[in-house]
Amino acid sequence: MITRKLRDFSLSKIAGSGQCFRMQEVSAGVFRLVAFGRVLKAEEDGAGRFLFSCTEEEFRAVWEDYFDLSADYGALPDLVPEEDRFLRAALAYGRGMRILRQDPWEVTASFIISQRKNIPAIRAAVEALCAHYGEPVAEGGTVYFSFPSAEKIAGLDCAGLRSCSLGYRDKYVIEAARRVAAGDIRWDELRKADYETAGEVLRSIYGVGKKVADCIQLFGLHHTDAFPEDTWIRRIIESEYGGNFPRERYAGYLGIVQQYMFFYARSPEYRQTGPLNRP
DNA sequence: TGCCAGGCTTCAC
DNA sequence: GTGAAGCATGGC
Repeated sequence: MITRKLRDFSLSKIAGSGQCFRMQEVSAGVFRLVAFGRVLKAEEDGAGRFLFSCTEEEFRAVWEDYFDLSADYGALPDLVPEEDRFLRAALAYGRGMRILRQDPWEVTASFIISQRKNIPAIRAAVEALCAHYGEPVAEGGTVYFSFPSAEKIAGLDCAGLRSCSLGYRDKYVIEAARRVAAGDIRWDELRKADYETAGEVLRSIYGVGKKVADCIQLFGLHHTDAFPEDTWIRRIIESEYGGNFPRERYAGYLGIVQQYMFFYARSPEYRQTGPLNRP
């Protein structure tokens, strides 16, 4: 167990932001996540200090990067003009939310599964997939399961995934796994590639369109100019920006801004107040 | 019970 | 190139 004092870091907002599906609140203020074949428990002590169930060495090697701790999120609000009341409110509401640097294969499979599902259903499907085909990871007397490797999924057929509630997406996940396992999709190269090039490769995967490709770029490759447009974002752009969001203003941070928009749009607070930019 | 969900592929036109 | 239909399943 280690302790860290962190700024602009909120476990509950990260867990609830819809970018990852295996981080959950297991008891009041205590969060557990499984990533990279490891289990991490984390909690805040109420004074801006956080407890993590790992060694200093593991935290530096794995979780500092995962939580994107080297980035400064505090300056984001300075980019937003005063008249954009929606985005200012969104950044204030989501303060502490960060863009995770997740395993790109896990992001790919998870967001293929996400299409036309709500977040609780996505979580359930992803957990079922892990329980069936992940590797056991023992932690504190409990066994958890890693996210299954692409190689493992590549060897399955649709019948093998039937109990995971993937629906018609089962064939997409298998096909994506086969492309990855075959070395046809190379994450190290995509990470270095520019947004357009990486997007083209990702959209060549059966079952990956513009939106899922943008999610992979943002959450798996940390290409922060990717701007996933789902039903929520489209609705917000329509209601708050008259159908025209000023993307150019946020070059380099578009995806981060998008994630705050998404998080705030879904919040009970916003749903109560309604549109802020247009009367 | 009916509608909707972090969309995509396929097939007309 | 554009637009509509069809898609499996679960949450609310």
